[in-house]
Amino acid sequence: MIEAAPINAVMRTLADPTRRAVFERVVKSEEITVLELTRGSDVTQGAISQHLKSLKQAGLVAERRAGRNVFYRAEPKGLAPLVDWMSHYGVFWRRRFTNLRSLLKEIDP
Amino acid sequence: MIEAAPINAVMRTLADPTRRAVFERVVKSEEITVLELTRGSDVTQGAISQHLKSLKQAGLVAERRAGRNVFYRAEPKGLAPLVDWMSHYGVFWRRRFTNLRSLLKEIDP
DNA sequence: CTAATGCATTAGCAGCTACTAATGTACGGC
DNA sequence: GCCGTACATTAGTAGCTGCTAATGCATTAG
Repeated sequence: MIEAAPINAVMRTLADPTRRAVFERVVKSEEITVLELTRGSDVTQGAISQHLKSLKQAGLVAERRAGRNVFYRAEPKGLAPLVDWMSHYGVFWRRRFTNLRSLLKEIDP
Repeated sequence: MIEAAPINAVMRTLADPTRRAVFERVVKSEEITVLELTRGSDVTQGAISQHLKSLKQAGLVAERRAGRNVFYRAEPKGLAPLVDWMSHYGVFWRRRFTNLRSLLKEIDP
């Protein structure tokens, strides 16, 4: 049985469209500040900070403080629970190979 | 840009733990009725039907009516939006290969 | 036929959630 | 020192959501 807690957090965090959009922008940028994220979004800076807090608690982003600025970056391991879940319940993927992770280990050992 | 509608539906549908548990049971069973799903769950049969409706609308399950019984099965293509999304925003995956789908086509052309 | 089963649907509601606006906090420029 | 900036946090709220209980609707059993 797969551990429920991380996949719960990741799924729940990425379910909200605007929060997922924040995550996508963090991913596409190597590092990005809250101000930059706020510009180009239709919600308040406070809302952005709240979403970043959720993303951080879910292990999807990490922060680096530099003076007044806080730079956010994507946490590579954050989506691992999602990959694990898909390797178990991915149906149509599971029929092609039993475990997606083992395949990736072959590619990148 | 990735199409937002399907990934929104899939993410939102799988975000709820009990609904995701229903989906997982459907996946593990080749076909399963609502009554079987209700047994082994801590919610009402009505709630199960509501979750199945959501899953169906998200393209994650399909139904087959047989008399009074309705058998549900997993829809293989249902998780495709999730795979597409991960191939775009999967960070750590994207660094290993630009597109997960193209890799899979090589494995299963 | 009537009764029972399997499932879908509805109304109503408690609980959550994403938002704004305001405030707090800490740092940098002057 | 002071003010402005960057971000976090809070209180309050409107809207959504997942649940139960009840009911509706077919279908089968008797």
